[in-house]
Amino acid sequence: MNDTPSGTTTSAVNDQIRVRMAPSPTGYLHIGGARTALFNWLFAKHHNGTFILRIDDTDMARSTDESMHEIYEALKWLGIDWNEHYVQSERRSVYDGYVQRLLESGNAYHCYCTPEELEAIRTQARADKQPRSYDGRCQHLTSEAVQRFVAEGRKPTVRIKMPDRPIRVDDIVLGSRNIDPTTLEDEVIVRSNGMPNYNLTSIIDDAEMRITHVIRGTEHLNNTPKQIAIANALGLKVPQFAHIPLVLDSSGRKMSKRHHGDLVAVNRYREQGYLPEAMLNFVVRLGWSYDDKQEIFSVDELIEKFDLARIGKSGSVFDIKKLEWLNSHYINQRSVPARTDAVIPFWQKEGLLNSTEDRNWLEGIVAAVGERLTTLQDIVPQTRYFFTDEFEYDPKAVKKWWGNSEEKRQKTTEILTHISQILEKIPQFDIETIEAAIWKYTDENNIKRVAAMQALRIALTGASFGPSLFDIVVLLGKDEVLKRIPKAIDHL
RNA sequence: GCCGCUAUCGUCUAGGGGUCAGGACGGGUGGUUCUCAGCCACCAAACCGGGGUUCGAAUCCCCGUAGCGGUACCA
Repeated sequence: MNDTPSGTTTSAVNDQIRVRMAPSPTGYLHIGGARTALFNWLFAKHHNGTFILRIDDTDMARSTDESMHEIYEALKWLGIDWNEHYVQSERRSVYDGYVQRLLESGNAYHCYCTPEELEAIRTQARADKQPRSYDGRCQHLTSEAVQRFVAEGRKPTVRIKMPDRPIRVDDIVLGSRNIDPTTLEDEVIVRSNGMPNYNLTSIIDDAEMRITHVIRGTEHLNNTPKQIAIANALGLKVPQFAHIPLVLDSSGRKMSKRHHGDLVAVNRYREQGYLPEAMLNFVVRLGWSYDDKQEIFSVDELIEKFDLARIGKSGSVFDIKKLEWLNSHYINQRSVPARTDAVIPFWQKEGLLNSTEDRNWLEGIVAAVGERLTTLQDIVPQTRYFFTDEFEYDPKAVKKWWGNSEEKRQKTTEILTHISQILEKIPQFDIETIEAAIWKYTDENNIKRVAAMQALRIALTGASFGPSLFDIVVLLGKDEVLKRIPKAIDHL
């Protein structure tokens, strides 16, 4: 930790920092991917470097164009932009050249084993408690054997020959260590269909693209010595590595598409009304911290303060409660007009808006709702009654505030009737006038303010909670209010 | 099985040989109020275990234990 390589601090070669985010387009962008992208992007921005988006789509069977575009879209939504862009499947010829060199130098060889044979080897190795399964047997194939395999129609894979000497892995986050090469097996670097594999293309591209720092999840830790071995065999420059701890679920397991479905999809959070700045702020604090004082960081502050040296070593649990807190913080930080803009699509999606609504009225609703939104989507249940009088009267609220006895219901009817009359005759339908009139009524008649207000609230909104009732009354308008009160009384 | 990584409140974390082990989220209590939310105040809540080193260890070392990751012709 103390001899952390340079690059985490400001130095003269800053403008040469080059990092990349290398997703495989096999699904949506997930939380962990977003964080990897963010860390790389922040690191680049902090050092005035270059952030590269590289699509690692060598697994043609699983990669899709659709996924690729979803990833672009999600990154853009987060505000993460890239300076350069590459797609590995378009770079086949580059890799082919390197494979040739590896084959010619004897650092790689063809393997004719079938999947079934490999499976058997694996099972046996495990039973024998061996550290690795494949034993390099195809290195020593006789030419007759090769001819026989070829005649059988077997298509070989290419395997990298692992070195004999320990491989040193330096990691900015985790520190340095030496890996015993006898625990490493001769990895397949080219599939039998001719398509190169991740461990090969990744390290080649890192070198070709002059990547200085590879910032990625610790699930790649075990790949690192393999990639270094390949780079060494090719004489390629090896970037510095920074393996960041995993994002875990509440039971401590790695968050993955496989096990968590769209719970890990960035897009899901977008659809549910989370703000990109909240997502960014949330995700950056999963593994990174600045000090013991600050939780809220603007993007500019993040760029200024981000430092690989302050990334922790242990995994972090994804806590939706904290995301919610950040989200409401950022929602509340937006002005009412901005919040209104953000919330309109959610009203539209619910079919609550028919485009005849007055902008000022909508902003009035948003202002009345105030700081009650955790997500933008919350606007729907919280404001539905403004757009329609077809809502349920919450049974629990009714029982508590309208009364559970004939006598109490009678009293409620009376109060609502009085209020209706007061509102009908009110000289000015504004908050101050209405408030004064209603307080006058309750206080003079010895009626509890809360009782009158809650009775009215349920009559107008169906619920026992919500924004200030006077705001609601004014926003609803006199006609609507005078319509809803009798309707509520009928229901009593 | 094998290889590797990690270990401070429930969660995110600060700290790092001598601190009342700090903050934040969440939780709880009280106050404000027409409700809810908010806001304010307060409360509970942690150094995985065992050995060393040391006057002193949560902090350094060793050993355990546990958890996690990887173990593919995925990335």
